[in-house]
Formats: sequence, C-alpha cells, structure tokens
Amino acid sequence: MLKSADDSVMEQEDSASQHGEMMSWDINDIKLPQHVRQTDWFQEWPDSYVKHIYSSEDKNAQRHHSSWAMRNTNNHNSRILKKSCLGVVVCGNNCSTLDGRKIYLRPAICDKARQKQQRKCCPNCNGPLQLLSCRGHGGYPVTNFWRHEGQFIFFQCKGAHDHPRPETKLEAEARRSIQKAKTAFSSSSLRLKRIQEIESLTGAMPTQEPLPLLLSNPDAHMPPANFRGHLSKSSQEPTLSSSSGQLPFPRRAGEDVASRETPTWSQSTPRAQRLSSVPAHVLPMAEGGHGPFSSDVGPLGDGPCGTESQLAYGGGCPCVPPPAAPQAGPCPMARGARPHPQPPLPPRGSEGHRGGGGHQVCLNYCNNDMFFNLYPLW
DNA sequence: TAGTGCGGGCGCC
DNA sequence: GGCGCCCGCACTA
Repeated sequence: MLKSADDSVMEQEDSASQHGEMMSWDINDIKLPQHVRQTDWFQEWPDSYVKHIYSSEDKNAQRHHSSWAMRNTNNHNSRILKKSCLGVVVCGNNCSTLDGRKIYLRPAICDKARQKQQRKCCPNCNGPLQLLSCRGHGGYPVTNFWRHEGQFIFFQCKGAHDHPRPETKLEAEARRSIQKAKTAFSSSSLRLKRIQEIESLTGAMPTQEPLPLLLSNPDAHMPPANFRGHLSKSSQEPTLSSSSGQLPFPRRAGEDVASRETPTWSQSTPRAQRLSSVPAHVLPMAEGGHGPFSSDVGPLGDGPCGTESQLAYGGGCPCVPPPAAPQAGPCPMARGARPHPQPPLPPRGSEGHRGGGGHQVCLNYCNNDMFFNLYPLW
C-alpha cells in the first residue's frame, strides 16, 4: 500500500491536472499531493472507502470532526491521526417509537462515559441499551485517518459502516442540555408548587426560603436560559450541516474559505451557538428526506419522545421494566415530523455526501418547528 | 463530566 | 511491522 516517494511525487505532478487522479493518494504515502486545485466540502458522514482533501482552514477538518462516533486510536504515528468507529447504541428491546422509528443513540466517546451510558435505559421503552459495534472494516470498526499537510488536511475512510447512523455529537449534546434544563425546570416547578402550598396553608410567604425567580420573572415558564438559547439563536445560526451538508462538489483550493464556505458555524461560531443550532439539524425535514441513516435517527432517540422520557429516567435511570403502557405515549414533537422510518442498513458508497445535504435547506423552518414542538413540553 | 489527542504497552498475525 | 485495543494522562469546554 505504501508507495515510494518517487512514485508519489510523480503522481502528484500528474494528478494536479486531473481531479480523478487526485484520489490516487493514500494516507500512508510519504508524500501527499501538494498542488491541490480543489478541496472538498467537509463531509459529516464519511462512509466507505472515501478520501477527501480539505482546506486547512476548514474548522471541522481541523477538529477531525465526524458525526459518526469515532474514538481516537493509537496508531503510533503522530503524523496521522487515526480514529475508529464505536458504532451506535440501540435499544436492547429493539423498540420503536410510535411512528416506527428506532432508537439510535450516540455512543459516548470516553470509555467511562460509555460504560455509564450503557447502564442507562432506552429513552423510549426503558429497556436496556445495547452498543452495536461497528464491524464495517473486515470485521473491525471503520477507521478514519486524518493527516495535516501544508494547506490541506487529508482524510481517508477505510470501511463501510454496517450500522445505522447515531445521533450527531451536537444532537447528543443538545439532548443532554435539554434534559438538564428540563430537570432543572421541573425541580423549580416542584419548589414553586411547594411554596404555593405553604402559602395557601399559612397565608404567608416562607421567609427562610428565598422566592425563586420563577415567581416574579416573566420568563418563569420559559425554558432555562441555555435552552432558550437553543431556540432563539438557532434560527439564525448556521449548523454544522450547513457546511458539512454541502454537496461534495469541490471548491477551489486556496479560495477564501470564509467567503466561499459561507454559512458554517465552524468558521467562528462559538461552541454554545453551534450547539444552539442543533435542533435544526435533528429535525426530520431538515434531512431532506434522504439518507437512510440520516438523522431521523437522530435524536429521536431523544427527539420528542426521547426527550420526554429522558426526563423520566433522568440521570440515574433505575431501569424500570417497561410498564404495561410504555411512557412513549403520543409524542407531541417530531411526530409526523419524521415520516421516514429507519431503514435497516446504510447504503454503501457516497451516501455520506447526501447525508447532510438537505440540512441547511430549511434551517428556519426547522428551528421554528423545533421551538413549537418542544415548547409544549415545558 | 465528557470529548479529544497523545503516547506507552500488549497481543495477534 | 502493522494493526487493534486498552490504559492513563493532560488539556479543554
């Protein structure tokens, strides 16, 4: 696989004129193409044996980002960063939401966090969660390789994911945020209720317990600030998908990334703002009805029902056996918003390109939708 | 608390 | 030697 330096150099010279040949490199080559005319749009869901050359200005590439749950793997080569896929967390009961969608959660990257995650329960049916390992590369996890060379970041994917797409990192973060916010909100509500009860019994306000802001704040029934941040910001903030979802048509190398790659949160958007844009990404329509494993998977796990039940199992999740009538009652949100059930297997090839393709299409719609769907939960 | 990158070390082929 | 994997550490958010 490893080519000689001479071969590589010759290849570079020849390939500089033809894009097709630009793909002749291998991440392990001593020398990689240096005269790249066009770089690729960042791919959020790289799959199969694809290669991409990104601009070193691309923030997503700089972060070695992937929406697959990839963990760092030591390949004892400091020049090439290698990551292997963790797969996807599914419900051990293989449950489905009322609209037929499966639960596909994002495996935690950190080993400890992942073990902890697996002790939790399915947000939909409270059943046990199960890690579905990736075996798409000869029985081993799909591996991604990143290598920085000059103005470019070379990416190579080896293997085709043999499992559904998990929720994206942003989706997972958003789910946690929402869960946190809701937990905080419900505890505040309980507190408020208790105060009101005391008040009604005594006719006086308890003095030892300061009145929660909730009582006087007009926002009392608004979601916590961080959550509202999601909602208010999200309609304006481009998402990762807005750039990564670009069709992979190449862009000119050296071209001003900021101007060409326009709406990408990765350029300068603070983390919190990026996070705030998640909801758009997770919404069904945002997927443009494509991608088999597209995120209709998403958060559904956490989506509406997920979010709802997340509250129930909160942090500790006692893993209560599924009640006769699973809590996954009618899901106010996302119901109908994700018309397409999860297909069983991902398509091989370039589906990743389409993966994010439609994300940016209807950001505003999605965010508004997210808002109106989520808000009733509060 | 979790994500990420790095590097030591081990076992397998 | 290449590869997969585990582990610990440091840094960051």
